[in-house]
Order: sequence, then structure tokens, then C-alpha cells
Amino acid sequence: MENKRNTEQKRVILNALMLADHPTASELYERIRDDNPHLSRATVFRVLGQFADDGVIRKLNLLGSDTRFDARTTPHAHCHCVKCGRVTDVFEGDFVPVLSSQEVAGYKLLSTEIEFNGLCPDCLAKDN
Amino acid sequence: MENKRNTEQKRVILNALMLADHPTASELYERIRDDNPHLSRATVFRVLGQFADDGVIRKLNLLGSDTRFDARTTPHAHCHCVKCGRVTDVFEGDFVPVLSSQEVAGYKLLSTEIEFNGLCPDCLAKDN
DNA sequence: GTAATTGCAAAAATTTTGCCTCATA
DNA sequence: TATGAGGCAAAATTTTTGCAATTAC
Repeated sequence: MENKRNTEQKRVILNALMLADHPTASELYERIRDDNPHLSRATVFRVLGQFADDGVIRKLNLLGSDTRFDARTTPHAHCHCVKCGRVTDVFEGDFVPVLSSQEVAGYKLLSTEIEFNGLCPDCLAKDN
Repeated sequence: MENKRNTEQKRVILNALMLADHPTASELYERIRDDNPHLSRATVFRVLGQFADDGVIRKLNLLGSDTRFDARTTPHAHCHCVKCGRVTDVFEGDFVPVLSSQEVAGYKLLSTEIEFNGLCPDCLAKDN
């Protein structure tokens, strides 16, 4: 697992992820399939998993939805609309406190996930 | 969905959840089954889902694991060991900042999840 | 040339649903 | 006794895997 190769599939998947908005693996596969009928679903799952392991992309586990992926790797949190499922990036220092500890409760920290669940502006407007 | 009934199954499930440590629905089912062979897996999923919707318990989506449940509803974050999967509660004000905004990026907030991923003290010790 | 990678289909694993029966209020 | 809830098995998802064929290096 040292010798990684650059393949057309990896390029297509990463490119599609950058254009998409926090998609699940299946959602990304559906989008990709239109232009690349031969790229298989298994490859999308496999490649996204590898990318996440390698820190090239970020894996998200938002409440009440399947695993999603994010091409942005700079530290940021997510707002997640419980009604329409929309996800909005929120960057540190903006609304989000900068959590810089290296250790919490004896754990050596590798990453921190902050998820804000609520109603997005659109759904909020519709409710009133 | 107004008239909820109190059943033996709900009591058993809630009780087991309080004794368990952030289990998945299936893990909780396995535990419960020993003493309650007739309580079905579907009931565990259904009841945990209802409890979470009603705010009686909390649903967790930690990175790289299935949905977990937490009987503690007071605000707290989680440390999650990426190696052994162990989950440790961390309460606000302790290591965790108190995030009290009602609104972020135009979203009306309903809940906030903070997840610290890293190596727990035990795995850290084994690594050295 | 060799080993990583893909595609495909099958298998696992997880979660949901239908429907009939049971039991709570 | 009316109807919410549970049991069971089947279905629907989502994700993983085995293996032969392919392709990057």
C-alpha cells in the first residue's frame, strides 16, 4: 500500500467531489455515471475510502445521513439542516471556536468534528 | 404519534442502554437478547429511533462506525478512539467550550455535536 | 514485467417495512 | 376494546469483497 498509482478513475472521482456538495458515495457515483458509464460503484467507495485514509479528502458522519465526503480539508465545521439535509461549511474563527488543544481527556487528538444541527435559512423562512 | 404506551420492551431497552457504553443498535440487541430472547431486533431499532426523536436519548454518528446511542442527554462531547473504538464522554466546560449561540451561518440551531477523534490513553500507551 | 487497481457480480452488513398478533390504557 | 406496539421475516439499503482482467509505473 506504499505504491499508489494515479488513475483516470481517481482523477474523475476527486474532480466530481470538488464540484459536488458533501455527497454520499452513492450520490457521487450517480453523478459520475452519466459521463463515465464504466466507472463502477465499488471503485467510488474504494477510492473515497482511500482518499479519506490518506487525508486527501474528509469523511463526514452527519446525524441521520449516510457517510458523506468533503473535498475541503482545511479545518471547518458543518451546519446541517435537519429538514432538507443541506450542508454548509463554517470556518474556524468565523462562527466556530478554534479548538487547538492537542489532548482532551487523555486522548491524543487527531481531528475534531463540530456539527451544528438545525434549520437552514430557507427552511426557516418556509416555516413562517 | 401522541399516544405513546409504556411497554416492557421500552423499559428493557432504555435500561440496557443506560448500562451500556454508547452501543450501536445491534450491539444493544445482542446484549438484550441473552435475557430477553423474544425481544426482536426490529424493536430495538424502532424504539431507539423513537427515543432519539423524542429527545429521551441521543443519537451519535461517530466517524467510521455505525449509529450509536447515548442515554445521557445533558450537553457533552465525545472522545472517540480511532484504534479501539472506545468512546469517552467529555462535559462542557471541562475540556469542551460552551457553545451557546442560537444561530450559526443563518441556521437556527437545535443541537451541536462535538467529536474528538484520536488515540485513547490505553492505545497511546500500547503504541510506546 | 509486476503489482496496484478496476469492474462486475455476489456477499455482507445494516436498517426499514409489511402485516398479523398481542397487550396497554 | 380500540389501537399503539411488537415479532418475524422479507425487503431495501448501504458497503465490502473475491477474482479475473486491465493498466500505471
